[in-house]
Amino acid sequence: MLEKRYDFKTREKHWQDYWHEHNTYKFDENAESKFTIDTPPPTISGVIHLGHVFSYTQTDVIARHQRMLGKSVFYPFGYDDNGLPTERYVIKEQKVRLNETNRSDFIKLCLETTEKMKDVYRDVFTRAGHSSDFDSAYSSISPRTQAISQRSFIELYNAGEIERRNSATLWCPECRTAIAQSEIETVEMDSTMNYLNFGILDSDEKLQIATTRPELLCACVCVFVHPDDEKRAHLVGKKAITPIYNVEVPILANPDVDREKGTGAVMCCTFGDEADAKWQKEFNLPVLEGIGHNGRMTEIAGEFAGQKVTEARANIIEKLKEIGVLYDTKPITHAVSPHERCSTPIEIMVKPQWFIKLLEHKDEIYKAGEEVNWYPEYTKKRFLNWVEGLKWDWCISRQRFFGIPFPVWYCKDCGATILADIDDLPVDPTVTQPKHECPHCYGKSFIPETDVMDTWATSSLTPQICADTLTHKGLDDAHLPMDLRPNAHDNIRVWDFYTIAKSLLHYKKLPWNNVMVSGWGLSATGDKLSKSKTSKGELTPLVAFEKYSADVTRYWASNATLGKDVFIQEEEFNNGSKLMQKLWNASRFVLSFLEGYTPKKCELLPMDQWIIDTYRITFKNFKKYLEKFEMGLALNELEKLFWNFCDNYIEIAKNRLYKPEIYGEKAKESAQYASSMVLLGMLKMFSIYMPHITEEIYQDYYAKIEGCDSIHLSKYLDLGDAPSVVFGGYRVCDIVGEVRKFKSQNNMSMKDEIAKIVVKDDDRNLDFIKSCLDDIKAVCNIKDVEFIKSNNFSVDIEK
RNA sequence: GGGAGCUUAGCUCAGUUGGUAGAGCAUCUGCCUUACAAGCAGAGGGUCACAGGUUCGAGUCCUGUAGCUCCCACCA
Repeated sequence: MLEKRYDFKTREKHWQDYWHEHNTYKFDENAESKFTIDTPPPTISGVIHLGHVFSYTQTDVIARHQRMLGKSVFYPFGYDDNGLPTERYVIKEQKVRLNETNRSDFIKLCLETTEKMKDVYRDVFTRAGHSSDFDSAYSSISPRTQAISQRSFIELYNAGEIERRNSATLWCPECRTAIAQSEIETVEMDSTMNYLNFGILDSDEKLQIATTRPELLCACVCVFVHPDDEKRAHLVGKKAITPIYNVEVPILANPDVDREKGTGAVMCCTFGDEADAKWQKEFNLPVLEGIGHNGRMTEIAGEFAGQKVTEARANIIEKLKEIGVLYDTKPITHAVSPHERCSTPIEIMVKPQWFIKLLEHKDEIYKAGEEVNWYPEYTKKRFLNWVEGLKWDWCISRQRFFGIPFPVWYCKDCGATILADIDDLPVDPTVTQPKHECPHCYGKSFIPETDVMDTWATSSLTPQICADTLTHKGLDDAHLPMDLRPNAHDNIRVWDFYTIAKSLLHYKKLPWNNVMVSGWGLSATGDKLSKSKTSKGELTPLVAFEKYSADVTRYWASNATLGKDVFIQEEEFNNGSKLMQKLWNASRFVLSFLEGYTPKKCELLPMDQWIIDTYRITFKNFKKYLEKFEMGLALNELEKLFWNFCDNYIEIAKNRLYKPEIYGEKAKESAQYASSMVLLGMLKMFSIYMPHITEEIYQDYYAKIEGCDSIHLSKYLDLGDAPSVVFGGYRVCDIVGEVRKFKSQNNMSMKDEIAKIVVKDDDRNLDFIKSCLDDIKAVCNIKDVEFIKSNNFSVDIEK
């Protein structure tokens, strides 16, 4: 017998422990039917907020759904504790100054910090009732992961897909490292367009140049004009003289120049932007480093040396004004590209970096993106759009400490690149030396590569890292393609993109067949939830679990439309609380009539057949939506059935359940069968959203009946096809509705008696209605019912 | 400038192949009815952003316009 009230505060914990002890969610590799999920390892360097719970719950619902379909679900878990996000977190939290610590101490501190964070994350997801395998969770910095990642590097290097180049790279002056295209954002910023006069060698003419980056004058290597620019044609081949620095630079013709922009003449600096980098290569221009790796002006900036870029810009504008070179300046807004981690505008720098060749594989990646099933479908275009706009190869080297090292040394004598042996992985080249002498010059001294790899170089291997927890084969294509990659929309162009790229480079296979894209949980004001701090009044996961329960939190999370952001509004949680309470009460009521009863098929009364028919339809729609990962729409379908079950069916059936002496034992049995089966079926469907309360109810009665340890090890209830009496049943509900309306409008109590109703309808419906006469009379407390044949349905009521 | 999404009741949002507009919250009315008064039964409330088009019929398909959001490009 279920208690009067369901105490989620103790029962949720109870069932979480129960599932853990019973290995309820254990994956069986030898199962006939499997479903594999490439779970996103959360970046654990920061606060875990409801946004995490939002999207991870959606994945858990899918995992549970697949289990209820009878599949064994591979639902691994991992922690992304590797790389720059962790470094930044540790520096901030532990107040570390990088120049006051050494590499190994710092790495140790990073490891210690992330170890604590793992427990926090695991606790929240466990308490959210997630069914992933936390016990064999991987870490993206663990030796095992390092070995897989390094092996990927070596294999792609040997395949000619990776090379080290000394070329222009996106550079973050704040983090002092190279970064990749996917790590930059675009932000509108206020700036000024500055119009300067350049001198012309051996001439009094002036050449007008517009620039937003006057601080780069010191790195100006040439001036371009358009080849068809008649006004300036005579200048091509001459020398321009830069203001302040008085350096002679060539004036060249370049068809890339847009004559409508600025003054129509461009100064090319190395490097102000990507166009400069392109032109430097095309015209084989010298490279002048005006900005250092630390984001400060270099010696060639003369009096501005040592200043930060923004300072130098302001100062040089003043100076240009002073000397009369700046003849105009206009405020503008333009897009700049800041680094997503620190919001510092990126620069372009030249330094040897490691690149994975992506540009030459653009077509393959595009095709793969087309082959993957994206849910919702429009997210495919977002992926393809990103691939189309790809402009840089993937720079995977980072000038940082806490990351996976490159398994690489350079021969001191001949400079040859020496790779570690695969059997020795993982290696840290700063700690160990190559086993053999240099194969080229037989040198015995080596310089280690001190850069570490981009975190995405590792995260893009999650299908392999996950599979390895089962196969222990390391980098391998076992389980490829997996069934599902779930992630939020911000990761389409990052994690999804890199994973597809790597999978193609290694195996020419898709990493997974389906991608499910969730939205974000946003604060009530519509802001992105911060990972660095919890803002005032923000509902945190633990508070939500305490106040509303995990099941209600899950209900909120899964009641969303795929791919769409939602605001975190506590009112939405109230709806979940009400549903949970209703589910409890309805179950308590139904189960109270099932003591000593074992469900067995029997001849069903029409309204009992009706509720089973509506169940069948709902179940079908429910599965159809979940096939497309639309768990929110599936939930809506289920809720409609549930409320119909409560408002109409139970009200009708209760009389027969209470009073077999009036309506007969058979009428009771029929109601027992239908109510027990439909409730069971609904509990199973609800179980993927609200695993705790459904387990509690299931264990009270159904576990014994089905001989099953947990509702989560059972399968959905299939009550067959061919619904027959759906319409008639709803017509009976209409009649009941009319009577309720009548009582309501006449200020009557629902139990008050009605003397007589007259039902008009066609023959077919009247036949069905007549067959439910006892139910109708009982639920409405009507003494007499009269039937009149008519083409139009109506109900007349007499007090 | 390119791509995508959104615009439906006061609020938050559903509306699968085109067929008389839906839910929750809020508002109003009634009801202690043997699961549930943080409940139940009802009611009111929408020219489905706008303008065209296809169709017997369009919230749903097509074209265009406007506003909001996201991604990308634009840094001369």
